[in-house]
Amino acid sequence: MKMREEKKKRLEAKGWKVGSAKEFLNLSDEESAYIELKMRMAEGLRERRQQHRLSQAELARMLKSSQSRVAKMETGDPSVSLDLLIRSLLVLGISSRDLSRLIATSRAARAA
Amino acid sequence: MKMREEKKKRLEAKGWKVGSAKEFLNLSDEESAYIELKMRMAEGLRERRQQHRLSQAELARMLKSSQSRVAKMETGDPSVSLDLLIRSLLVLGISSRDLSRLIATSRAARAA
DNA sequence: TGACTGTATGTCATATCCGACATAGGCTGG
DNA sequence: CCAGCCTATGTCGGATATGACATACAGTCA
Repeated sequence: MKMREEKKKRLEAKGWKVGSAKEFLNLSDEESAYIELKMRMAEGLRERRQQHRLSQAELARMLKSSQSRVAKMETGDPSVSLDLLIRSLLVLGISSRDLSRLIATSRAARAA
Repeated sequence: MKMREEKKKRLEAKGWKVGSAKEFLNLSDEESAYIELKMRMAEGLRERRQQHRLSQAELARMLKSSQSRVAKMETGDPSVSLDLLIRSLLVLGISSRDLSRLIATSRAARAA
């Protein structure tokens, strides 16, 4: 079944340490960059939602989406696109400046 | 037909002057931010392709896509997602740094 | 304990996006 | 002129993402 594969990749992605992408996985440069980017957006979305003191269900209403999809967004589920993540961040009022910062910033730096 | 609407919105988007989005169109903040973002990526993609001296057809081969889709990407056609634009930029080897710059930078600044 | 709240995960029908193809128009060098 | 590129636009069948729903699980409060 397809789910297995996707889940595996996602979970592996979550466990990454900075810069370790290519070493552990058989991903191409673009693919690993894409996944890292997505994970950053996912984390950024959760942080922003929490700053706004919203539950996933509340944010879902704002997005005209559902709680389950918000959960998937924040966990970096393979079924969600960068497109949706970015649109969601925009609905939460992120500025171009903050969005670009989110993209540029390494996971390590943001965790600190 | 649907094409009319999409085309109209896209063409209007193309004609924007900096900061004039909301004034001319009946778009929400998120929607206009999304479209502007997409147009920046579209322009960025074309610039990068040209810097690499590639035709749309050549780039399409690299992306395992088609010339027509590349053309649509670069013209900001509504049928292309931010997702595809970003993946394409990644294939062209854009760094997180440059990607974030692309997102942060205003159209006016980039034109200069 | 059990009601309640918030989050995660799986599934599905449908909406949207994608690659591919056809075709048109522009431009350049014969 | 026209042959050979390059880019733009429309269409379509198939692929993928989406919202919605069901359900599970953890934590909290009384």
